[in-house]
Amino acid sequence: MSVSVQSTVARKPAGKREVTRRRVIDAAAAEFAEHGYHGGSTRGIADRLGMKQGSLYYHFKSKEAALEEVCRVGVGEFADGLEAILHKEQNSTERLRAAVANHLTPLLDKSDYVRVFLFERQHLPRDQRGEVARLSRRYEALLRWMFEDGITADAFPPRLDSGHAVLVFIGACNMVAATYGRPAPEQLDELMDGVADLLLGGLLRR
Amino acid sequence: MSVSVQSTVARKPAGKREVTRRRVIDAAAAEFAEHGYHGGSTRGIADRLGMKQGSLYYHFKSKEAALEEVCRVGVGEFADGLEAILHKEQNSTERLRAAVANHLTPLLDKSDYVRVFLFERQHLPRDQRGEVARLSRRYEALLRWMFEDGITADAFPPRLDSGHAVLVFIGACNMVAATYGRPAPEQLDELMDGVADLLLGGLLRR
DNA sequence: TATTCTATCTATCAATTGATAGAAAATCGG
DNA sequence: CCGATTTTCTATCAATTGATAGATAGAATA
Repeated sequence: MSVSVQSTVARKPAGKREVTRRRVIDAAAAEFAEHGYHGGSTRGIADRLGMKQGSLYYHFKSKEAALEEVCRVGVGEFADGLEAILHKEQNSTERLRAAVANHLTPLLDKSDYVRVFLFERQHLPRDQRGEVARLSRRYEALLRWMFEDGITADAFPPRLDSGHAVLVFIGACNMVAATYGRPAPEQLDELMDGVADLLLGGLLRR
Repeated sequence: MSVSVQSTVARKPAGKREVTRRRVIDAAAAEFAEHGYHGGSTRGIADRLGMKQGSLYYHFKSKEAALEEVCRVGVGEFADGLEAILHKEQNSTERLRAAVANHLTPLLDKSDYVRVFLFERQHLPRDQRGEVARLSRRYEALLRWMFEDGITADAFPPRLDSGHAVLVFIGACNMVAATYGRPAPEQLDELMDGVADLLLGGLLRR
């Protein structure tokens, strides 16, 4: 996290507006990740910034708008990364390994955002869920396509149900997110390999 | 749900105290499942019962106590059922199938309880999380034992990491819970088979 | 019937919440 | 240094919240 902030500052010393806004959203992500959306308060967010509660409303227009933005960043990681992988990598096995890595990597420096997206997005009002829902549907569609292509390519069995596969894939990855808050990098590598191996090979001895 | 209430009433016409208390906790489970713990209100619970908000406190001493009880019921299903399975069934494959069924079946008639346990237990204060945490640790320990015994029995590969297996198992099952609120029985059967097949056989063609 | 117990209601409380408006301060361009 | 713009602070608001206390009605008991 410190790295990305540092580089942003260094790259554009005058983007002060955007930098502060990012700090505010970071704090909102941390607050919501710790206490949930309804459990977290705007005063809690302000405290994390050494700011006064009322000042926040210069940066976002409502608590809900802040949640929306945190969720959007949280889900944004997934779809774009996966699309790139599907274009670059052609081997089904390697694709899946890369997809697991793509899903788990944000835990390193965007843990709060991802967790808020996973657990708090349901509290977005219908009419504000649009963009977030669109992004997560696209992610699921890309995953489904990956599995179906794997069947076509004869890497996965013809009777594989891609819907179930998507479910198990996302569930397994998210359980890692829920269990390990902000894993150490080596631990994360081991987790990625372990989960990918398990998904690919299954439990039964071959 | 109407069935279980009916039978309870018929079986014990005089257990009025317990029946009402169950109705109250049911309403709390529904409220928390829909809005989350912090998002739900005691007035919301009372409305579901056609009761006045203040009257609830005759049945539980605080909102937190209600959450604790909902979570305890929600997790209670899992461990006991799994222990019975491990005693009865000896074949590792059948054990796993039964374990998946055991995890998913409560979704049919205890959906609210299970979902509250899954998503809201984190909002229990440390000092009240005791019993709930104990039950879920026991469940995880039983699962781990199941996988390790499968390795010993030569059904699962020796290099299988039981910790990862527990993670993937729970994650996959919970994703079903999160995705399908209260599935139709046939749909649930298909989901149980699909998830179990996938966990056992993995993605790769054999 | 008189009395005790059970369950609910009424009314109210202090605390916290998200949000707004206007003053004040800080920053920046010239 | 000045004026303008950007950012933060102060003070306040109405609404909602969980919780409590005492009144009340009905059921059980004696």
